[in-house]
Amino acid sequence: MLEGLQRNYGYLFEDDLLKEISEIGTYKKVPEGFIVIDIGEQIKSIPLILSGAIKVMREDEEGNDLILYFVEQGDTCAMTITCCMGETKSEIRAVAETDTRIIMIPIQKMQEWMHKYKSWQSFILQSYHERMKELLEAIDTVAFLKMDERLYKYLRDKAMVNRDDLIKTTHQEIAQDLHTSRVVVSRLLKKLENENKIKLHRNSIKIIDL
Amino acid sequence: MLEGLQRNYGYLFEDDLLKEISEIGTYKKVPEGFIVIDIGEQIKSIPLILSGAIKVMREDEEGNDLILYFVEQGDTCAMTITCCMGETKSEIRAVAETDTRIIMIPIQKMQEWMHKYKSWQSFILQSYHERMKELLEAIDTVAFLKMDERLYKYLRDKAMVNRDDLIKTTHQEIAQDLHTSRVVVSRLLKKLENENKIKLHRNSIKIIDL
DNA sequence: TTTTTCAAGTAACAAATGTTACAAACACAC
DNA sequence: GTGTGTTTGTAACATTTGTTACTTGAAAAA
Repeated sequence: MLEGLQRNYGYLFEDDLLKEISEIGTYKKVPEGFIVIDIGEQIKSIPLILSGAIKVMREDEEGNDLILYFVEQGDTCAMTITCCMGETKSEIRAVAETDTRIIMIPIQKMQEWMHKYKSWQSFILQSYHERMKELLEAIDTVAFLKMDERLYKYLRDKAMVNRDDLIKTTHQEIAQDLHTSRVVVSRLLKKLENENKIKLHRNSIKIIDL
Repeated sequence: MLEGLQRNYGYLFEDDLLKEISEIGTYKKVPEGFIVIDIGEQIKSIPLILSGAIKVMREDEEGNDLILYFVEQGDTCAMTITCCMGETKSEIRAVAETDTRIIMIPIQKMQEWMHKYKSWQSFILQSYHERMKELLEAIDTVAFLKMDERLYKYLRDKAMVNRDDLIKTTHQEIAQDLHTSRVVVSRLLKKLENENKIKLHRNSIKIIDL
C-alpha cells in the first residue's frame, strides 16, 4: 500500500501526512463492477484511488442511468466530500471501472487534516474544483452534443482511463451508460466505423488514433 | 443595506459578522438582464443576494446557451466560490433575473471569515452543497426530461423566483435559455395551454395552479 | 460436433425535435 | 388613422432518436 501511496501522492503530500494516511486509511482492493458508493448511502469515509479507475453515475427516480465522468488514480471522489461535509446521503453511484485499489479515509480524519496539513487542504479544494468542472463538462455533453458525438467522447474517455485503446464492453452496456437504447448505439457505432474512427469486434471496440 | 442584510442573513450570521459585512461589502443595485459575472472573468469578489434573483447560465465554445438554475435572495453564487478558491476564471455567467440588490464581498475577506466566523464557514459549505445539488438537478433535467417537461419546469421555477405566476418573457428568450428553437417552444407552449397548465398572452405566460 | 446462448446487424416504423417559410396579431411610432 | 417592427401561430418537411421485431454470427456449453 505504501508504494502505491508514494507513487500517486508522494509529490502532493508531505511525509508525515503520507505516514498518517497509511496508518489510518483502510486499504481496499475492489474488482471491476464493484459499487464503491451507492446512491442514498451515508458516507462515512472518502476514497483515495491508488490504481485503476472509477465511474461516477447518476440515477433518477425511475432508475434511468447516466454516466457523469471517470475518476482516475491520484484522485479522490470529490462528490463524496460534498456529501460528508453536509452530512447527507450520496447523490451518486461510484462503480469500479477496472480492478481498483483504494484507501478509505474516515471523514473525521479528513476534517482534522484540513487544519493540520496545508497540502491536504489544497488537495481537497483542488479536487472539489476539478469535480465541479467535470460536472459542468457532463452538462455540456448531454446538452450540446448529439448522440454520435457523445458516444465517441465516451469511448475515448473510457480508453483513456483504462490506458488501452481496445475497449472491452458490449453495446448494451454503453447504451446504459449513455441513457439510450442498444439499437441506437449499434447504429452509431457502425457509422463511426465507416468514418474510420473505430473498429468493431464482438465484445470489444478498438479506437483508431486515440 | 443593513435592513436587507438583517432580513435575509440575520438569522444566519452573528451581529459581529453582519457588521463586518455591512462595512466591507459593496452594495450594488443591478437592473434586470445585468451580467453580474461573465464567463472567463476573473473573480475578485462573491455576491450575497439581498433581494431579487439571479439566473446562472452555461455557454459552450460555439455560443450555445443553457440555463443551469436560479439563485434567490438569501443565497450566494457558490460557483463563484469554487472559482476564487481555485484562483481561476468563471465557468458560468450570472445574469440578474429581475432588478436585484447584492453585496459584493472581496475574496480575501471571504477566506478570512472562514476561520473567524463559524457561521460564515457553514454558510459557505452549505452553499457549496446546495449548488452541487442544483448542478446535478440540471443534469437530470437535460438528460432525463423531454422538452415539454423541461419547459414546464422552467416556467414554474421562473415563476417561483419571481414570486409571480405571470411570467413576462418571449418565446424566443425561453428558447435561448433551454437551448432549443423558438418554433419548438411555441409548439410546446400551445400544448401546455391545451392541457390547461398555462395561459398564453403576448409577452407573458400565466401559470395555472403554481 | 451439435446445441444453446448471447451479442450484434438491420429493417421498418414511430416519436421527438429542429428548420424553413410565411401569415396573422399586436404594439408602438408617426 | 397608417405604417413598421416584433411576437406568435402554423404548416410542411428534415433529421435525430427511440422502438419493435427479426436475422445473423460468434462463442460457450453440452
